[in-house]
Amino acid sequence: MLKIDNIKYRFLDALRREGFRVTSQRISVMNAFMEEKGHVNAEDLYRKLRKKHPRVSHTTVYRTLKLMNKCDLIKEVEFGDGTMRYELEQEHHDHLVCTGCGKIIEFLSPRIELDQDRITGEFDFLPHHHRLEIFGLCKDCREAGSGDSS
Amino acid sequence: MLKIDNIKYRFLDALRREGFRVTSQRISVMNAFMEEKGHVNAEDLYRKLRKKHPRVSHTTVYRTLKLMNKCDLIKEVEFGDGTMRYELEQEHHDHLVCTGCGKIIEFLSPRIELDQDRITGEFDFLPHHHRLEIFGLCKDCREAGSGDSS
DNA sequence: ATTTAATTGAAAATGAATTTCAATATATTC
DNA sequence: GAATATATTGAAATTCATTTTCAATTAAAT
Repeated sequence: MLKIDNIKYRFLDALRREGFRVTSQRISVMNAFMEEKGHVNAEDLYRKLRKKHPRVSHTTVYRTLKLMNKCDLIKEVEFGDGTMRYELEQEHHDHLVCTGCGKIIEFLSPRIELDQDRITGEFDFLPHHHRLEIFGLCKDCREAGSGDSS
Repeated sequence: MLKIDNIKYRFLDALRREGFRVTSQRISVMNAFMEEKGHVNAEDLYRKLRKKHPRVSHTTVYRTLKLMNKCDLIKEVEFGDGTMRYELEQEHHDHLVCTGCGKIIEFLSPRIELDQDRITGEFDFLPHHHRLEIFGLCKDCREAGSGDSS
């Protein structure tokens, strides 16, 4: 709960600091987002949110996620399914994406991070950020025999 | 030229083998694609193609790129600009993406590839494919003083 | 309480990509 | 080489995620 309250505080604070208004819709979207495991997209979040708060519109969910992103609370990620997903802005990590069940596993490899520095140096390239996604089948999906039917 | 002719041969061959028809439009799209450096999207390719071959439609460019992809001649990649880009199917590599000028540099790090195997093993995850993109500024853009104006 | 300016929701607009369908063109058969 | 069957095409319509528009609403400053 401490973490959630911290996020909530940071959001309210950022809103006020930047001259944005604190509205019930923004609070609702933020709360709904915090109840998710992460990697949600706007449409899914809207569908869940509307059950409890039917007065928050589609548009506002999109707008609030963008705003939370601008406030550096959440980060945009996309795994090639054509939707923008959002996850908590936290320490950097990469993803294993299960193409069977959609499960996302976060990982971090210091060795890979270091080697990226070596490579960008080699090309005289100044890195800003990166993304690494490994697509495949998680243990559960393999055991369930769910192959990728391409 | 050998490489291009080889691709052309492989495409025609794949078409016939699968019962698809060899049409002038498909040839035009393929030739136009081969004239690009790679990492083109359908819309850009269509715009360039229509100058020489105004009879090839928008729709057909999209369809032919999908078809070439199905024939394992080209690969779909996307760098987060909302469009699907295509590159020659060749040995696996990752990308440096310059956010200044859009330049794409291909690289391969055996060390990173190996470490990915270690990681997927750790999570009991069966990898199918992966993508690694490092975004930043290339040498030219840094020298031109083109910062990222976010 | 009044004012003013940001925010909202509904609907329209956008942009990339796909689908529909009648017209056309390619292979195949005779 | 013509006739036939059917794959392909182009134009327009459709989809889907997302953004924009704009009048009505509401938060915050006065």
